Amino acid sequence: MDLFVSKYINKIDKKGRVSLPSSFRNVLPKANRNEIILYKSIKTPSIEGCGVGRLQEIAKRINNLDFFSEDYDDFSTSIFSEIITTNIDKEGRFLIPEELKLYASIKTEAAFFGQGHYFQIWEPKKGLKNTEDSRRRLLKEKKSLRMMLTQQK
Amino acid sequence: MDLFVSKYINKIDKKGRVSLPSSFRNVLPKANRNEIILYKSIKTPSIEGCGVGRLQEIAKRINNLDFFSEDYDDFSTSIFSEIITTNIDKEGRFLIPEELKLYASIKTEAAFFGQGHYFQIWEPKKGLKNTEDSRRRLLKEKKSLRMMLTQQK
DNA sequence: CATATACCCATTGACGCCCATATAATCCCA
DNA sequence: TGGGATTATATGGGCGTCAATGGGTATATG
Repeated sequence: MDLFVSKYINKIDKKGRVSLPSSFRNVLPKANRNEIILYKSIKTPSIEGCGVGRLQEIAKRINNLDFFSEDYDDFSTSIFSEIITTNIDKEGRFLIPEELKLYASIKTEAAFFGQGHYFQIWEPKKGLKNTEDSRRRLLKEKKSLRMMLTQQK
Repeated sequence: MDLFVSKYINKIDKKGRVSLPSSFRNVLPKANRNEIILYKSIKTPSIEGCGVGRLQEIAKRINNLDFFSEDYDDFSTSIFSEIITTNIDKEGRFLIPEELKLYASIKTEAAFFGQGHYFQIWEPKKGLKNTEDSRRRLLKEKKSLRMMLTQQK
């Protein structure tokens, strides 16, 4: 499996270390299995993460923008300076930078949610609530979608 | 990782020395790991820096501008004539020239912002505000930033 | 000779590496 | 197929190493 799936709740120890779920570690390419990137989620109070390979793609994409344009600087600043690389130790653990923990209100436990090509890290309660909310939104939309489809003009 | 990412705030000591963040040092080619170039950012009150190898890339970018445009001369002059090379000592520290410190209002602390193939040095408060402003500008076109981060291939 | 810069050494705290344990998952063979 | 044995995962803690920082001294450069 080469996708981040399922959810896990792991403890953060005194040193601030937390285990990246084993199944997530296996998604990382064997070459760079000991490093991940983390950044603030744009839409939610959570942290998003993935392997460093994605960083190369992002760099390439930004590099293709007009070097002297304002967008170039904005993207470059918002993405590169906000991304944090962190190392995974021999036991599969890593450190969540203080700034990111604050952003996500994470203290003693971290909830990992697979999102396919990336994953999210939440404060457990917030994460579970977010899952419920998402599901509720989906059901609501589905319902209205069905109405739209069956409704007679 | 061969890109400048993340941000760091380091102190400038009495002698004017400041540590180049360790992760930035590792981006520099092993051959010229003890030398960087610095120049005034064109669009912001900050200093930009990178390894000496990047000079070639900058030259190429400028060459791609219309040779007869005003921009060509302006960029060419403002960048090349202002470039300063600086040595990094055994402990990974270097001196920021007085003129550049003035330009960026840097006094006792320097904030390093990764920008991919180069980095910026800011007076901490100004730098953080700049990051916020950049993000705010981009969020108006919310989709683009999100796409940049999560898009596949 | 005076100032600036490079080199050397020291300190502190953070982080990586190593070892250890408990629980859970898997295996393997009778 | 049952049940002990092996392996893997999550977690805890000791300790050495490295990064950031401070300061003394030699050296250079005008």
